[in-house]
Amino acid sequence: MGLNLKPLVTSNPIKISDLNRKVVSIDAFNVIYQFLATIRGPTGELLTNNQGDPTSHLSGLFYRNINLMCDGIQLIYIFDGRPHKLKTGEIERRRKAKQDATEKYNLALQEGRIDDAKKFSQGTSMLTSNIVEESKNILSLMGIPHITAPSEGESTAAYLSKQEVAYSCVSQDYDSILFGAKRLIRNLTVSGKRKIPNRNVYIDIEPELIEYDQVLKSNNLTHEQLIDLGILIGTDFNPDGFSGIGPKNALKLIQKHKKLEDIDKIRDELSNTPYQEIREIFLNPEVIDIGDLNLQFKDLDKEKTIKFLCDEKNFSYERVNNYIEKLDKHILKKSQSLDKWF
DNA sequence: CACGAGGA
DNA sequence: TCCTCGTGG
Repeated sequence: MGLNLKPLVTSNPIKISDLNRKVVSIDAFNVIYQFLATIRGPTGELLTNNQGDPTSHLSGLFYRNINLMCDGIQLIYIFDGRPHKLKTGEIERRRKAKQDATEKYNLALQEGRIDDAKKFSQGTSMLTSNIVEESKNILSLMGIPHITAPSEGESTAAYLSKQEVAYSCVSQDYDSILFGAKRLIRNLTVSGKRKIPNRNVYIDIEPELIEYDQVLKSNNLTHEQLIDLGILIGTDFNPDGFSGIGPKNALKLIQKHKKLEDIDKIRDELSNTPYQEIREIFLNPEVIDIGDLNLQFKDLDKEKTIKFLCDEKNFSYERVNNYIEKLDKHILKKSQSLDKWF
């Protein structure tokens, strides 16, 4: 899994309304995976159109984006580009986990264990190129800008936040903090509903803000030390981390020894870890050139959105139309309240 | 995950 | 108006 910084960060609860008129850069693969994992039918099957093509990602993106836009939040989606070569181990690990989940899912389905089927289905999602292209398409139709990063999406998202093109990153993972993002928002949903992994139970979770400065200050670390700490716990580029070292332990070690090279008890493991290269990935990642950026927040194209979702993907016309009209009303209200100032 | 109908 | 629950595609 991703880097587990949770025990070391202070999370500040925020309200959706705090983000009014702010730009946030969303880790596209992260949210699309969530939608594919959770937006499923009774036996764990993906929602599809009548051709059998998956539509769960489109449902999630359409409804959530409109909700967030109604709250005045400006969205930019960041897609992953080519993964770094050190990520191949992690990619292989995920592929195996997916295969394993798929086998368990099929078996549960075969044996009629519906709850198990639904549970295992969550881990089977494949982000196909079709799903990626369709996701980019619905974003364009909704007037939401998207960027395909040269490498990791998280690093480009972090860069936008560092350069204050965006107020904050949005992701469930903590990697963007290691990439130097000024802020990270987790649990950015409107309904506040989130599934507990492995259980068919939902609890209320509110959005939370994590601040880079606060993470460094509260743990008394520099950026370089935070990266070393991440490497100890395990990043996408060394997913296993170091044996017997979790977040708390890693923090103690870094606070005491300041850097990886000075921790005696990991010397052997360290010699088998490309830690200098991993440091470089986080400190000097390959990112987009801000000058090349063309971020235009446009109006939703009502006709084309309905054509795509309803005609091509068999969404309910009534629901889609209602939602677009809801967005129209919010935009109208906003421009009226703005008029009062002038 | 999120909608929306229906009951409290 | 809030919450639960079945359904969406």
